[in-house]
Amino acid sequence: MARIGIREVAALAGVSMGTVSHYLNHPSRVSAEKAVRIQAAIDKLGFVRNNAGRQLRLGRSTTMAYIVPDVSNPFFATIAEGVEQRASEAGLSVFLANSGGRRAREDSYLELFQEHGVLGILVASPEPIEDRLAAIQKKGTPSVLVGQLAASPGQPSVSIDDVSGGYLAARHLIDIGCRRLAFVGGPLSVRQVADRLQGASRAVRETGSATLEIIDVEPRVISVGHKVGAEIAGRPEANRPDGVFTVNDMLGIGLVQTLVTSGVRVPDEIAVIGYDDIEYAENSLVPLASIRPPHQEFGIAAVDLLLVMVEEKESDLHRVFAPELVIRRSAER
Amino acid sequence: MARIGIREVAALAGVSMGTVSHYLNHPSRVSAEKAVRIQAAIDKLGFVRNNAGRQLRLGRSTTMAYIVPDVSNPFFATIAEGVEQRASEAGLSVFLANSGGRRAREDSYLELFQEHGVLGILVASPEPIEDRLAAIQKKGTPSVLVGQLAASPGQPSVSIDDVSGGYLAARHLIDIGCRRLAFVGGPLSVRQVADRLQGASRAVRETGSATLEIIDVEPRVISVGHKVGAEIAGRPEANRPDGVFTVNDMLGIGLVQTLVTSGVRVPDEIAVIGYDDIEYAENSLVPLASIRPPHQEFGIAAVDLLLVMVEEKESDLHRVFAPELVIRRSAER
DNA sequence: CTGAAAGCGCTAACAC
DNA sequence: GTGTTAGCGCTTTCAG
Repeated sequence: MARIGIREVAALAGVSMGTVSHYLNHPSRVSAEKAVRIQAAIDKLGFVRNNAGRQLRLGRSTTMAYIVPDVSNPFFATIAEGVEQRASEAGLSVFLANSGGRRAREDSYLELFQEHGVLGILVASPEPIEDRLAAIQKKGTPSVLVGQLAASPGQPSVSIDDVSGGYLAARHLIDIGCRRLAFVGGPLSVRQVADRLQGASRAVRETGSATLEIIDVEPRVISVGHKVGAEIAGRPEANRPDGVFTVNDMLGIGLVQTLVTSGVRVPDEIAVIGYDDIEYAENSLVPLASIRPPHQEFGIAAVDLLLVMVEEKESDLHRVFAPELVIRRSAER
Repeated sequence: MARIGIREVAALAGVSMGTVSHYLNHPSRVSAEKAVRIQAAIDKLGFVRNNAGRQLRLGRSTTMAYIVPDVSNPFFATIAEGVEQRASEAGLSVFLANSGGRRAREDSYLELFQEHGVLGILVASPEPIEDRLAAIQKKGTPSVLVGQLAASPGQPSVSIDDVSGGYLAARHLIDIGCRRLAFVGGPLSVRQVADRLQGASRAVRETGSATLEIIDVEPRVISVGHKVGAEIAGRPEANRPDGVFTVNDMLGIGLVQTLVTSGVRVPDEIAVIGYDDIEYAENSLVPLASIRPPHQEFGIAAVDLLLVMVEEKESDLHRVFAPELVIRRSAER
């Protein structure tokens, strides 16, 4: 099949290439009669505008990229919703890329998107990445770091105040009467984990009469929650915590399952609260209380920040969101 | 910042544009000495190759697209793994797009990717889409339908044999001694649901002595599983099924949770088997037996089919995969 | 309102 | 091994 271009359309419609282009980009400037003829030719020939030519000529693109470590993680997926919504409002398209958390793949996508001349890149990464983003920035492609507060000057970011999230969780446990708290999750070398613990710790300190036990486990998955649950259920009652804050919902879900099936009453004997408010939290055996980050707004803010950068060339904005406490049966008394 | 092009690099390295291009595309044909000078210039200037120019000149792209209804669905996400792996082996990049199952978004991505001149498009969609793919095909962009067997001639697809999956599930329940089976899930207008039921039905028919009750519910989420569980647990024992096949794992997880907390023993009184083998199945209260589609190979096959189409222009290949039975405690006796 | 023509950045064919 | 050059398809002045 011969590739159909604007030239062929023009020929069939009996107008010049310029007029076809006008019709495509400024329809109002073309007479109704020719517009009809042009559209007919487009349909007849199955013309599709060639973006390479267009972009080459224009020198800019209306596409942005969002690189995530794991698309199937509901956390990133829900942010993506916000990103796409806001982008589409701004007349932009979003290319998603899945880095699998692997640095090499991350780099290759970063390179790819630069070559494609995207307007900008949103990046969520478990890897240290700010150096690379700075380099890319210098070459003309702006980026926004998603999910962690950027440290380098000139690097915008949207993030969540995990200290405050940890505080909220522990504070709530204390408010409903818990005094022997436990924090489940690790490793503390992960910033988010450390921050959540720090917040929880502050709430405990404020209270004075409460204690905080740290159960440092990883990875943060359901099956580890099961193990921790079995361990706690196996203790003499006096040694058990009466309120547990798990650093994410997976751990919380596993923990609650094992506690309940071991005959420990949740929340009466042990109250549990998770973090992230994933879909399964709401639907677990005992609906799991959790800390909810504002996913959608998060994505929206990321796009907005990117647009600001594009307009103003330089910027160093950070948006830090406050998470929200979601009370459910696992932490109600 | 003045845009850096191949021209600037050439000037700084003291060679011609052609040599720089050669260095970029056929490094072996450039003398070592100049190669060094060119690379130095590239680094110094922060040169990034402009894909628009390249693609315009070459007339082809090394990018493909994968459009899914919901990236966060582990089913599609795992397929994406396979897609990316195979694509990268073939020297291709993958752009992911999230249609949200909305037809308008689907169309706009379809259009976008055509304009970008991608090599081809992989599409998973809950919507009828073959007509649109045929139109796109005619305009020069091949596609592979992912997740359902294509009906139109000339439209390749990769799909799962859901009839056989349903058969496997019911057959297993019968094999471990169940005789009063129930199928949970709907609506039957969804092809996958209907196929799974059909397979289950065949297994029951083959047996003669078994019965199959249909509990037609939707949506297929955990909370609906809870409801069904409560309903079943509330029946007089004689009226309860002794083996349940849920059309997906979410329903199965919810069902098992409620049965167990209502005092019904799983699998002794009621065995349960789900479908899809999502991560949570393995880690639910009672590990859930399930039917596992071969996600990874699925993605690999999709890319391979696309590559065949690109080479041979026309094709009408279909790959239908057999799912696999994963036995876990919820269906062991 | 329409047409003619220049040129975006790059690659490959060709000449040296 | 290296340089020169002709477009790839499109948009946008600029003239008419």
